[in-house]
Amino acid sequence: MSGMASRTRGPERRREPLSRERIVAAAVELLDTVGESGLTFRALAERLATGPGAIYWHVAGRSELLAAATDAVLTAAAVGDGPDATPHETVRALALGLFDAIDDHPWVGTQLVGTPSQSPMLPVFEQLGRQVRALGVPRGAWFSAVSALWNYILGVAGQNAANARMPQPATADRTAYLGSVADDWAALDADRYAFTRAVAGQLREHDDRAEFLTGIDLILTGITAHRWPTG
Amino acid sequence: MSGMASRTRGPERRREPLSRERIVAAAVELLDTVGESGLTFRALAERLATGPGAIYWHVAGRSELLAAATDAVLTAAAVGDGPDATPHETVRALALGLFDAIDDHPWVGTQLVGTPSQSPMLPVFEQLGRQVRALGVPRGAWFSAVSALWNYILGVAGQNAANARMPQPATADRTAYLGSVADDWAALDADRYAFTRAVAGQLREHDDRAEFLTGIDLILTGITAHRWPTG
DNA sequence: ACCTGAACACCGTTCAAGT
DNA sequence: ACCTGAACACCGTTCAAGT
Repeated sequence: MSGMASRTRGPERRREPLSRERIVAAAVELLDTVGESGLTFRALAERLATGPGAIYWHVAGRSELLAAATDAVLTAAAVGDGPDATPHETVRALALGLFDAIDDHPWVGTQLVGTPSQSPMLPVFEQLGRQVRALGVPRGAWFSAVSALWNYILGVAGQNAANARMPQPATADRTAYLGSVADDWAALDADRYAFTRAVAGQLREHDDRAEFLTGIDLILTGITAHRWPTG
Repeated sequence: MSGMASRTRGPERRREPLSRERIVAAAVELLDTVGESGLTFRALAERLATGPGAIYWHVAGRSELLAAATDAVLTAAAVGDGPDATPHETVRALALGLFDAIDDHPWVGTQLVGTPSQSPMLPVFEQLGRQVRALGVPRGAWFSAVSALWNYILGVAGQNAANARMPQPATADRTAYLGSVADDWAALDADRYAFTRAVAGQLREHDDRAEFLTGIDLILTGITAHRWPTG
C-alpha cells in the first residue's frame, strides 16, 4: 500500500532516473513542439533536469537520438492489415498511416528521406511488397513496382516536412498560405507559365491528404496496367 | 597598354574582387567536394582568400547561399524540349535531366525536398504540367497528375541525396554496398520478411537510373489509364 | 562601396571529477 | 554504474574598424 502510494505519488519534483526511453520521449516532445533545430542537447538536458553529458550515457549522439525518435513514432503508428482487405485497400491504409504519422510529426519526414538504411521502415516495405505481389505483378518487376510506391511516399513525406519547417507566421494559416502561393502562380507570365497559371485554383483548393491518396491510386493503376516485361 | 597588361597579368595572386557569382561558384565546388556539412563560411572565406564577414556583403546568409547554388546547378541542367518529342518522351527527358543533375550534385536533392517554394523548379513544374495536359488528362485532374510525378521525382532526389550523405568508406564501392544490403535482406526472417528476401537479388542488380525511369513510365501509364473523375 | 577579422552566441561532444 | 558540468572545437552571424 505504501509501495503503491510511493509509485503514484504524483507530480513530485523527485526525478526519475534517466533512461533511454525517457530521453527518446522527451526528444519526440521537443521535436514536435520546437522542430528539428530545437532538439538540442542542452534543451533536452534542461527538460530532463540534468546536464548534457548525462544523455550520452544512454544515447550515442544526436543522429542516433533522431533515429530512435523516428523509430518510436513509426512503431506507434504501425498499421495492422485487415484480413479481408484487398491489396489496394491495404496499400492505401499503409500509406495513410504513414501520411498521418508524418502530419503529426513532420520531422519524421526529414528523417525518412535522410536515412538510407530504413530499418524502422522495413516492415512497411515488406507490407507494400506483399500487396504488389498480390496485385499480380510479375516477379521480375516486384522491386521496380515497390520502389515506385516507396519513392512517391517518401517524396510526399519530404515535402510535408519541408512545409512544416517553414517560418510559422507565414504558414500558421494554411489555407491563407496556399492562397498566397496560388495568387503568385496566377500572376505568372501567361505564355511561359500557362499550365502553372491554369492550375493555381486547384492548388488553392486541394487537400493534401486526398491528393496523396490520389497519387497512390494512380501508381497502383499504373502498376496493374503497365506492360511489364515478362519475367 | 600597361592597363591591359595589368588586367590580364595571368594567374597572379592578385585577387579578383568578390562577387555573388564567384561566391556561388565556390560554394558549388565546396558542396561537390566536401558535401553539405563542408560548406562553411570559414572554409568558403579561405577559398576566396577573404574573411567570413565579406561574404555577407553579397549573400544574405547560409540558406540563401544554398538556394543560389541549387539554382545555379539547375539552370545549367535546364532541358530544352525537343519539338517532335511525344509528351512521354519529354517527361522522360526532363526527369532524366534532373536525375543526372542530382547524381552529379547530390546536395541538390536535399535542397529540393527541403524547399517548399520551389522557385528554381517552377519551369520544370510547368514543363511537366504541359505534358500531362498533352496526355489528355481532364482539366480537373491536372494538378493531381503533376503532383504524382513531382512527388515521385523529389522522393528519388531525396533518396539519392541521402545515399550520398552516407559515410564514404561504406559506399565507395557502390555495387559492394548494394551487395551487402542485399545480403542483409536475404538473411531476414523467412516468414515475416518473405517479400523483402525474395527481392534482395533485384536490389543487388538494379540500376538506379533505369529504375527511376521505370517509375516514371509506371506513373505515366497510371496517368493515362486512370479513370479520372470527369472534370 | 566593399572588405577585414575579432567577437558573440550558439552548437555537439568529451571527460575529469564526483556519487 | 551513472551523473555532473566545465571545457573544447567548432558553427553562423554581426559589427566596429579599416580602405
